[in-house]
Amino acid sequence: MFVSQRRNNNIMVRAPVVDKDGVKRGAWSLEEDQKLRAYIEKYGPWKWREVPTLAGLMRCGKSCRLRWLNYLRPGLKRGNYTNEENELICKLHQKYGNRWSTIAAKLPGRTDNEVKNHWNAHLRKQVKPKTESSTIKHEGKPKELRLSHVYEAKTSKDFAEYCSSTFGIVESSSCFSQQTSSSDDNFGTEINWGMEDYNIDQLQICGYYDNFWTEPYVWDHNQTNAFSEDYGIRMFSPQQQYETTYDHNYCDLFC
DNA sequence: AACTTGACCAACCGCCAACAC
DNA sequence: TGTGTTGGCGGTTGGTCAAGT
Repeated sequence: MFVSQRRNNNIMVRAPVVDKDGVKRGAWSLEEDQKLRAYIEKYGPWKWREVPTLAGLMRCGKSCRLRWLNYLRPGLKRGNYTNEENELICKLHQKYGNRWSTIAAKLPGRTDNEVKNHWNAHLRKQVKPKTESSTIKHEGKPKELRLSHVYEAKTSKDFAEYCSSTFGIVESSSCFSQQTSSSDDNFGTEINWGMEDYNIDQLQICGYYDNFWTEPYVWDHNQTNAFSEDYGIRMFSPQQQYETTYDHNYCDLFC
């Protein structure tokens, strides 16, 4: 499914330079790596601000930290992602968006930077963005709504599949499928979804539902809003009719 | 052979939350 | 409570290589 190999082991980095403050930037030399590694192994990865001075490096602390975390730290894998890793990254990206540190935490030996680079270089182009389906039609409410999806599902499975094909939520969307079995009956009613751009950086999804479920969502103190942490999607009860916040990291699922 | 273009990835930049004082 | 510092994070940049022209 995925083709992902390091083309070579050549170093492609910025040329070392020393800025006006005497701080070195750019590619790390072998000697610098050895100094940093020796220091960390002896004293541990703490007080990054002091590390350059104590380790005898002309680097800023931030640069040392980055070098250690992304390159020198023991246990790191380099390149050659397995199909399992690729599929896991895609799956996690669907779930978490560009939260690379969260994704990398579930991939032993991989750093957030490496996962991010790998996604941008290899995987992003392999995951086709979903487009709006022909079932979209405009709705009267909420009035700000630009688009609204109207769909009648018989079961949660139907609904999950609909969401997968329409919104690109492939993982059968725990937002919907984790409901209690008894709540499946609710899917006989109409579910409306809308999408709206509030500004360039923020996409919002609007949803309302005339027989709103109670689990597994966390209700607010008025029991009018329900929150799904998995997707950063907040859904509102029919009394409030619409409005939901949306993690902007998921924009690329929808745009 | 020379040049251009795109892919790749290490490293940097800027923002922000947590923490210390 | 306000301010400064630090570490963490995600986005972006810049340099090199390989392939194409």
